[in-house]
Amino acid sequence: MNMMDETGGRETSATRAAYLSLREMILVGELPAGQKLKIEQLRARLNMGASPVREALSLLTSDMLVERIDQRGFKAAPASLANFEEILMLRTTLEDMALRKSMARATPEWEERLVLSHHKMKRLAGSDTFEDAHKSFHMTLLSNSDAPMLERYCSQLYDLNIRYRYLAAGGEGYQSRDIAAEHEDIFDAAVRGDAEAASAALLSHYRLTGAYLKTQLGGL
Amino acid sequence: MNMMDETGGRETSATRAAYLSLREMILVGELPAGQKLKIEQLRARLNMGASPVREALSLLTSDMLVERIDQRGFKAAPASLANFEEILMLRTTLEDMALRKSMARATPEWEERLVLSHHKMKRLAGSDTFEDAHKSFHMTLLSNSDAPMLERYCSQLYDLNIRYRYLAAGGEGYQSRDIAAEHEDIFDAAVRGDAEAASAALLSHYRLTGAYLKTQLGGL
DNA sequence: ATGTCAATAAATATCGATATTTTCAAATCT
DNA sequence: AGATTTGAAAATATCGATATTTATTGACAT
Repeated sequence: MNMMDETGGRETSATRAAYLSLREMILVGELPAGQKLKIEQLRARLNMGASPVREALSLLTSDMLVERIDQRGFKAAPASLANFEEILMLRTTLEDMALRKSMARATPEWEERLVLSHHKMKRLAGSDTFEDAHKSFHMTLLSNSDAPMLERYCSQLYDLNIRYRYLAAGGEGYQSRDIAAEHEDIFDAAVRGDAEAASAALLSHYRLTGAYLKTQLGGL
Repeated sequence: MNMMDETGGRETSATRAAYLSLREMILVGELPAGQKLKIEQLRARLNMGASPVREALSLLTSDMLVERIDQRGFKAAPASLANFEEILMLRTTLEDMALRKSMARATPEWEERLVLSHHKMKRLAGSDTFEDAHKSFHMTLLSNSDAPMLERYCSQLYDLNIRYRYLAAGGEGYQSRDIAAEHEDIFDAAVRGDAEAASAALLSHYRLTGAYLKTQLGGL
């Protein structure tokens, strides 16, 4: 039996599809923090066998979005104020490091990618794909660091933080500050090659967002 | 059919057994860096089905000891001088942070665990379980940081570094310096509560080891 | 000889069917 | 009544069998 999926399009692998779906569901809170993740349920929901689901959950363990308890299945990683604060702390430390490394090795090619991703982010403000563009901008800032593990950590921590944004306000309501101006500051300093200013702007951006989110996270 | 294993002992789960075996095999170089990891081979070698092997490999992806290429299987993470240097950089940064946090919250209970793990490590010098005791000592130093993700990163990075020790000299030959004295310095400063001294001693320990290893890693 | 393409072989990915373990609740004993 | 044991019921973990995909080999045309 060949798997001429819905739209006739050829997907990659079932495991990858499951990984992406489950990741998204956890990030936006569709699968709430701390909830037990039952294979049978997910299997039915995603319309595939148990093997790809198990494997996807194992992979999500890497990202600290899922916890695995031997012999007792999986659950969505719990959320807590302490966890949020630890993420913020690690993020500021590691992104600062990565940004400085990135800038120290600045090339025209990197600057061009930065200009492009900044432009796309501005253009997509308000759109439902803004989230992706926003992450892309931040990761592009770090992408020239020549330290792949460091970048991986930053990407992981970025994702973990997304979840708290949704927890705080269902994904909305964080446009209250002038985020665009903050991004502009980071971007300008980065292109200008002023590492101190870029770092200060980036950290300030994260700390302001962090402080705001903390006020919204009463239920933790 | 019940699985009355060899010694009649009841293990935990096949997945966990596979995870531990494969992890060890990669760390000591029995499965060389960069090598393709074929399910069928490993399945036969570990005497179990394909599912636990696949799941264990997925979990090892978390630890950055295995790479997964969609639709194309798994391979042991490649080793390189650049990777070694990145590990060293991240390790010094993160362990420094964790050690300071740990010490800032020092309690008698933590000090006691530290004394104990230091004692055990000294006692096991030369033994084949020294490696475990050594890791245990270093992790105990950090274990009071109240930052679980940070500790997890440190533990991961520690393991990744082990592999380079084996690559450098088959696991031997790194006793040439007076390692015991270096550990003693770290330990004394930590118990004394002198964070600056402890941090300096710890970083020096890692940098000396790192510099030594680098001389031995010609083949990368 | 050399590069392309088809046929074959090998390996991965996935499913469906069980065996094992854990969980939960009712029944039993003190 | 309260604690403990026992037995379904549910869920996880694992196996063995296929389907799918990727890698390899050898024929064929240039």
